[in-house]
Amino acid sequence: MPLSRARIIAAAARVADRGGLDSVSMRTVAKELDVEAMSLYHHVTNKDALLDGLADWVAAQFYRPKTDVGWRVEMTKRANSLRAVLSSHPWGLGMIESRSNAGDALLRHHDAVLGSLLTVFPLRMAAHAFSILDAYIYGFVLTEVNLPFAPGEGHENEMAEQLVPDMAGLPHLRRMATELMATGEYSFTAEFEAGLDLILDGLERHTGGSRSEGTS
Amino acid sequence: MPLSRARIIAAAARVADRGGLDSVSMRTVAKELDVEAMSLYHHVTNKDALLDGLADWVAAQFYRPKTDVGWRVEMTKRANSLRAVLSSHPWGLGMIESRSNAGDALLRHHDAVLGSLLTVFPLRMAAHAFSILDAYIYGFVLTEVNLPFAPGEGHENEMAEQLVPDMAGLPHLRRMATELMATGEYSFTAEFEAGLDLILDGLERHTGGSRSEGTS
DNA sequence: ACCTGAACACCGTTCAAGT
DNA sequence: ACCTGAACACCGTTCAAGT
Repeated sequence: MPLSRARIIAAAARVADRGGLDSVSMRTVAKELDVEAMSLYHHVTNKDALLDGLADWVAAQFYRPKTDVGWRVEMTKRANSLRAVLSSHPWGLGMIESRSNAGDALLRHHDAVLGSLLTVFPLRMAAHAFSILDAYIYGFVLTEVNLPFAPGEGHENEMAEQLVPDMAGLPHLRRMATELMATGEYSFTAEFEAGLDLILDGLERHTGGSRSEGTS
Repeated sequence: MPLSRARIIAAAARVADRGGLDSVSMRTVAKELDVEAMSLYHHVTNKDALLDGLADWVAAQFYRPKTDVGWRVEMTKRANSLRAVLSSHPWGLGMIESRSNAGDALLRHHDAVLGSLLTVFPLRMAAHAFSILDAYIYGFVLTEVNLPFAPGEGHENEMAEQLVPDMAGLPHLRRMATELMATGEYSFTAEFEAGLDLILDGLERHTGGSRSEGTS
C-alpha cells in the first residue's frame, strides 16, 4: 500500500492516542508506517500541515446537527458527540484550537450548528447561542481531558482521596472533596448535562416557545 | 543579582509573551538572563518544573472573590479578571490546563471561588455553579486567545472579510460574517458578558433570591 | 555552592543522491 | 515520481570539570 496523506494522518492519530501529542514527530509517525521520516514530506508539506490534517481528522467525527429536527435535541446530541470524540482523543481539543486557520471539517460542523440554531433564533441570538454553547463544551472538555485520571469510570472518589491530604488552608475545596466527591455523589457526566441544560433552558426563554423538547 | 527560581520563571514568562510557548526552551530562558542553560538546573529541577512555575505565575494573578460581597458581582469580577490575564498571556490557559497537578495559586483561587458561591448555594449547587462558570470562562478564552488576530480592537470586521471568500457551501457562517460581524455589530466583550449573564441568571434562580445585584 | 562546557539522544527540515 | 541518507541547527538533560 503506497504512502498517502490520509494514511500519514491516520498513523499520526494512532501515535498521539498511544503516547500523547508530544510523542508525534516526523520520525515516530514514519516509524509507525515502516518508512523513513523524509518520505512523509512527499505527501505533507511539513509538520504543521500534518497537524492541520490531524485537527481536521478529529473535527470530521463531530456530529453535525440537522435542520429538520428540534434544535434542543440536536444541540444535546452535538454536545455529547464533542465530549465523546475529544475524550477518546485527548489531544484533539488542543489540536483544533491551536490551529490558526480552521479546517474544512470544523467549518462545516460550525455551519451545521448555526443552521440548526437559525431554525428558531434570529441571527444575533443564534450567534449568542453558538458562542455560549461552544465555550461551555470546549471548556468542560478541556478540564476533563486534562484530569490526572480517566473520568466516567467511578474514579471520582479516588481523586478526592488523593487530593484531600494537600488541602490544608483550602476549606471549601476540602469540603467539596469529602462531602461530595468521596461519597460517590459526584459524576462528571451528570455535571456536564446539568450545565448544558441550564444553558439550553436560558436560551429557550428567547425562542418564545414552550419547553417541549426537554431531554431529562 | 543572583539567579533564583522566581527570576527564572519571570524570564520564561517574558520569553513566552514575546515568542509564544514554543519559544520557551532552557537555552532561550538562560539567554534572557545572560547565563548558560545548565545554570538553570540549580534552581529548577527540570523544564517541567519550570512550566509548573509558569502556570502558578499566571494563576497568582487571578482575582480571588471575597465572601463579604455579593456573589454575582464577585463572579463577574473574577470572570473578567481571568479573561484579562489570559488575554495578555495567551500561553497561560494551555499552561494551566496541561499541568497534571494544580499549583498552589490555582488551588487557592478555586477555593476562594467556591467560598463565595457557598455564601448563597448549598454544596451541590455550588459545585454545579463552579463547574459551569469555569467551563464557560475557560472555553470562551480558549477560542478567543487562539484567534488569528487580536480581538477587542475592532478587528471583527476585518476577520469577517478575510473569511468570507472561503465560505462557498457554508451559507450560515457566511450570513453571520456578512450580516453581523462585517457590520461592526459584533463584539467579543459583549458576547462574553451576554453568555456570562445568561449563566448567572440561570444560577440565580436557584438561590431563591431576587435579581438585586445585576451588572448590566 | 553555584556556574559551565562538552557530550548524548533527540527534534524539524534541506539537499543531493539513489531507484 | 517516490523514497532515502547524511547533514545542519536546534532540543532536554547528564556528567565531569571548573571557581
